[in-house]
Amino acid sequence: MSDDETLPRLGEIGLTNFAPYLMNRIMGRYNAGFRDEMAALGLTTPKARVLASLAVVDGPVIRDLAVYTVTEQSTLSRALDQLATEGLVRREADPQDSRATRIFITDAGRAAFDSLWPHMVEAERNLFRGIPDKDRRAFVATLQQILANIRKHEF
Amino acid sequence: MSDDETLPRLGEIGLTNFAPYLMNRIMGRYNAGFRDEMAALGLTTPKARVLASLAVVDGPVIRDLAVYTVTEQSTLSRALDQLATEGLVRREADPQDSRATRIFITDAGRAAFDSLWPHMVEAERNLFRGIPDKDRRAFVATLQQILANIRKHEF
DNA sequence: CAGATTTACATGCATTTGCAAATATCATTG
DNA sequence: CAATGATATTTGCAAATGCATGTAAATCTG
Repeated sequence: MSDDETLPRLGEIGLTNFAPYLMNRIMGRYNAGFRDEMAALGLTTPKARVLASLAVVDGPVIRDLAVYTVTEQSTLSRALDQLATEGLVRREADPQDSRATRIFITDAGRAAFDSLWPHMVEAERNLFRGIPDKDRRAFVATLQQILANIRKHEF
Repeated sequence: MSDDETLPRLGEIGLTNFAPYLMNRIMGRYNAGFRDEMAALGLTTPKARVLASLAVVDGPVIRDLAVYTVTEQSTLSRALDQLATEGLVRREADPQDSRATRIFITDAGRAAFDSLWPHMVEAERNLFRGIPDKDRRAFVATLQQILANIRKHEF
């Protein structure tokens, strides 16, 4: 932010060459579609994200789950209330640290995720329709680098 | 979704290879940082997005602006109320269609955007820190293809 | 060209969100 | 080892969000 005179102007770049804009636009639509499909399954976005995350790492501490699910702690806390009430996840006190709570997916929760996952795969395929596999892999590799650049947590 | 037996399982892919997850995670953090900086300038995310969009296309109809800014119509309507009150944008009735309202940025609005833009550029540079220019360009090209795949509007 | 549809935008209202504070537990330090 | 500070989670509350609806103007249709 020192040499302002070399800053490109937005008008020159154009919104459609500004990566964050494109990504917001893409994810805005992706998430909107996702949300509608989830609603049909009785899930909200945060709840669906919890199930998806638990399908990969079961039993995380809530704070970590908040990172995985890209959800505010307070929002997550309430989503977990609902999921627990519905019997899709289970809260369990951490034996090492009694401040912490670990979240486990239940069989019902896993079943719910199984009905949700095909929608996610389908939506992802739609994103990359017509894009060569090679390009897709390069794209994901760059995404991983970007995430590494900005992540503040250790995973 | 016909040949379900070929569906990869999320556990196998891993969340960190699932592009939508990575993009949500990246934009979640990007937007959070952006939001904090904007708050310091007295702007919310939707308001900042309006100013950024108007810096590129001035005088759009509100419905189009909603697409550009990736914002719900009702949310946008209220953001415009605030921006207009603050004198950063101006609503103007469309002469052709008196249902429509066109939005124009004011000098004060342009000044506000000018103080905001360096933050956006800086944040974008942070994303791509250490990533070769060639890769960055390929990445943006793929983003554009993805957007083309999912966009329902004509721009 | 009257009546029925569609489109543009604003707004009422219920829900969701997120910040900040509260609570409880752990860690550190003098 | 008491005291201070950090960490994990929940919750109160005000603000933001989004759906559904309202109003007004344009478009379509028979």
